[in-house]
Amino acid sequence: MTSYWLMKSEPHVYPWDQLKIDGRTHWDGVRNYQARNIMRDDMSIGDLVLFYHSNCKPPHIAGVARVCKGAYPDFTAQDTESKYFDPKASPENPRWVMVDIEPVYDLNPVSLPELRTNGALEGMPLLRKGQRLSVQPVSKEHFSIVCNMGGLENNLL
DNA sequence: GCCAACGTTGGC
DNA sequence: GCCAACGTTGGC
Repeated sequence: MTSYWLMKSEPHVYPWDQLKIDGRTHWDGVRNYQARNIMRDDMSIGDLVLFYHSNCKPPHIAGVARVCKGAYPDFTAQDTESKYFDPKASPENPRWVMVDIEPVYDLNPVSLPELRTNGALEGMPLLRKGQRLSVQPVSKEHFSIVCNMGGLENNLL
């Protein structure tokens, strides 16, 4: 059973184009329990992800990715050189996890204002005021609508 | 750069 | 376990 998600990245940190260059990447640096729990408990290989560019003008959905490896310890938490280092993480208790994702489809960028003006997306967590969760669930219906807005045919999903 | 909305920390 | 202080996110 495929589930659908949205993951945020700041384009100056790790843009969609870099994911395409890399072919796949480990989603390190998540330091929020709610987001961690989603990755750890709810994400499965094959799940599809809207790749969202935050902190840019305008914020937008850039593409569709797929989970290609389930949750495993985020090693950057135990790397003292990493900006994601967490002194409370240890081999016995890694504390944080990551998943691997790979790019699947390019989308024509779908901006946040566009998303907001599409009534069919009412209730989408991303559009809630004050939300800042970097890994969020997306309903299959909303996922499909966003893909269509980005120029992707329904039957590709 | 501002600031609202969170999440985390730590004293009590 | 409460909650004030503080730090972060991220749209605007």
